[in-house]
Amino acid sequence: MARMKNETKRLSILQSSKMLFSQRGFFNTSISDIVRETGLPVGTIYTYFNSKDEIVRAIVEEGWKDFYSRLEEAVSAPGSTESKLKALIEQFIPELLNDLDLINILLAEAIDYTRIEEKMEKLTDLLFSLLKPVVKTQDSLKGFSRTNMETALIVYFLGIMNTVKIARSSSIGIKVSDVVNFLNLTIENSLGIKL
Amino acid sequence: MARMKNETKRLSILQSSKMLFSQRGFFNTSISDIVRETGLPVGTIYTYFNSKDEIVRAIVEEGWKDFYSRLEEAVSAPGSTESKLKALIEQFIPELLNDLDLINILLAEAIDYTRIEEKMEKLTDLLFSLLKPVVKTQDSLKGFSRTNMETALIVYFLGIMNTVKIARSSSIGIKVSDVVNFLNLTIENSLGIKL
Amino acid sequence: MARMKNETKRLSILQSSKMLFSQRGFFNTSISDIVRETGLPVGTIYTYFNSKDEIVRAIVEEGWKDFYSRLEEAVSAPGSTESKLKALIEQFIPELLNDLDLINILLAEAIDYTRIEEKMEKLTDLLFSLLKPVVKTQDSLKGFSRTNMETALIVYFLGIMNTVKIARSSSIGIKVSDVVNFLNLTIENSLGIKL
Amino acid sequence: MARMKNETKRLSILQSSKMLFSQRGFFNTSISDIVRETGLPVGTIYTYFNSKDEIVRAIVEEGWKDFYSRLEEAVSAPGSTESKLKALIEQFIPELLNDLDLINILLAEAIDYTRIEEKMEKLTDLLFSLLKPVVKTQDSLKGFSRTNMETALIVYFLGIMNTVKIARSSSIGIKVSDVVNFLNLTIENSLGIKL
DNA sequence: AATGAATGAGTCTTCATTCAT
DNA sequence: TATGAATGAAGACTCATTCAT
Repeated sequence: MARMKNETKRLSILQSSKMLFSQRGFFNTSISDIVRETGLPVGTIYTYFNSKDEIVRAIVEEGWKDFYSRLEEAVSAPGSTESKLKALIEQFIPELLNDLDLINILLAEAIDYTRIEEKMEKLTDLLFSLLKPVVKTQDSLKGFSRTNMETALIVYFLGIMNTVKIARSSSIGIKVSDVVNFLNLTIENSLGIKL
Repeated sequence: MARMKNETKRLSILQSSKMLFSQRGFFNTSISDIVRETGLPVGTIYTYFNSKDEIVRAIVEEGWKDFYSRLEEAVSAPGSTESKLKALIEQFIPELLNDLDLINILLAEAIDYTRIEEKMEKLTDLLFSLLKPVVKTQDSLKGFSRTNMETALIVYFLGIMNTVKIARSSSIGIKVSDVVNFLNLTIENSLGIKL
Repeated sequence: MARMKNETKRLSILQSSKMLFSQRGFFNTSISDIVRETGLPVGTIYTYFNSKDEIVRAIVEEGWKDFYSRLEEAVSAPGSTESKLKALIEQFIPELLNDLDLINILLAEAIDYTRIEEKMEKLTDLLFSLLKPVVKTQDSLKGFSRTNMETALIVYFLGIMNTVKIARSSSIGIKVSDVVNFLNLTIENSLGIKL
Repeated sequence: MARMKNETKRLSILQSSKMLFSQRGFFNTSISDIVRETGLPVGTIYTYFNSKDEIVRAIVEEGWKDFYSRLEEAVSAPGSTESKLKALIEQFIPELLNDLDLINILLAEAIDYTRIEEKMEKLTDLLFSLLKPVVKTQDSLKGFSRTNMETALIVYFLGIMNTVKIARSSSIGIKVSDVVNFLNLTIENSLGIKL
């Protein structure tokens, strides 16, 4: 079988599983659900992944890497902090928040497999490095220690992800744009900048 | 005549299950784990609860009610908004955040059983009614619509709960007090009050 | 508790169980179904009957005895064979066939508890004694041995009971009256008498 | 590639289950009884059948189809009514009546799974079509309406099956040959033919 | 005597993974 | 390499009966 074909199957498994895990949850999705959804034979699933766990892990790691590495690149690239924050708010965050399936999986049950703490830790470091210069010059953040900043970043990140997650299945009329909006205002207010 | 249902047993089941669900997750906890932990026979578990689901639901509903109803009472009681906010920050939030088992379950997998959206919705309404008067008089919140406010409340609440949740199993050195601190500063800054 | 009251409870258990066993079957009816239906506490069920088995047995034995003993009396009473056959066809059989619940239980699953063979055996003997005189004088029954007669009686009896039983849940438009009619014609033809 | 489903195993399950269901009844036979009897692992039972119900259904449907389709063919084939009746009495009926396990299951408890009404209905139609020509020319059947005929057919069929069923566990000395004999005489007498 | 909570062996079924083909 | 039948421990839950009160 050609390499191409294999990659297609692998992605098919990943894509179907992502949808299933997101909608029904990891534990309520059986391998045979994935078999049914992909149309692939069980054995084939196991030639691409060694276990069910490995499938979630791949979904999460690859999904997150996709988001994170581009963000990292953007942050490291030359340019003003403000333009980078603008990109964060207007491009990266909305993109992440619209990948509801990824968020669902990231925040859900099989937390053992998602290693979300690690991800938050790295993300916090990255954003902190971006914000540090601005924070120093900001009166309203005088009382903010490094720990405060880190806490804030994690709270905001987990908060917005969790908000769009629960917004889906509720009558709360909150949309991704509302969340982005809120974030925008918050950053402008607290950092005293205009994005 | 005949033995009476024993509240102690019911609470024992609830308590053991809460610990197990929190530590291993709902789906990784079997009824026989609960049997082992409580020392009660299977049949007895089922004379107090009709299903495994019902056990989580009871944990969540009773735990949340315990928190929410006291908060509601405090908010409805006579007193200044500031003193109420102070109580929220210094008493209710810490108390909730320290009930890590409840938070773990509330935010976890079996989201179908926890109805967290409903809870957030009611909580948001309650806090909004508390903040409305202050918000109006606050310059820095001029741009904030009702939707912004609601979004903010949900983001903060889910954010802080999720933060303490992941803090447990990570090297992130964030403690409940850090989270409370952050919240304190945030409220003081954005509402322009001193708690 | 007065004797009267006790008997009422016993009958209530018998009656509810008969309906349940007939409709859902013995194995698909639980003691707690009977508890629900009667409104009596479990313990009470067990003060009247030692086991679930004993309840079916009582239903069957008492129901059958009620039918059989009156039939026996009618057969033993003075009178012509023809008038007795007439009573059998017009009174006893219809009465039995209309007790659909009894028939359902009698012919169903828990056959170990119903001892239907014994009942058929006794019934056959009784009817044979009634028919013997007529049979002898009947040309068309020349070829009929005693075994033939007994076989016939059992086939007819089980056949008519089973027919009304299945007629209930089918589109076959057979009614009790059709069955009685058939029996009437059959007897008239084969015994050469007019009922 | 990969092992192929093994018809032998499927038949083994069917055969063991048939024996067990017949002897102990459907509800008194557990899947682990079938496991024990077949020597197959539980999981394997479930790769061939989706549920215990499906096993009975397969036994009944396949057993009945085997009987019915051959009977239907014989009836449809060219030939005299008399020769067909002869075949019915001498070949088909004895064959059916000797399959005591099938009869036991067919008439027993799990009537929901056996759909015996449907089977009787189709069988009646088939035999009625066979008998119609004869019936018309028969004086002794003058009084017989179509409903009478149908009733008769069902009563006889259910009667003979039930008779051999109960004969097994009783001291009634009735054998299959007696039942066939009775049927023979009955048909000869009522239809005025010699088989 | 009356009650209904207590019991635990037993029920059917599932499912991730393996391995013969 | 690709396949899908095979596996069996483990899952949630039931229920007739008992016995403490």
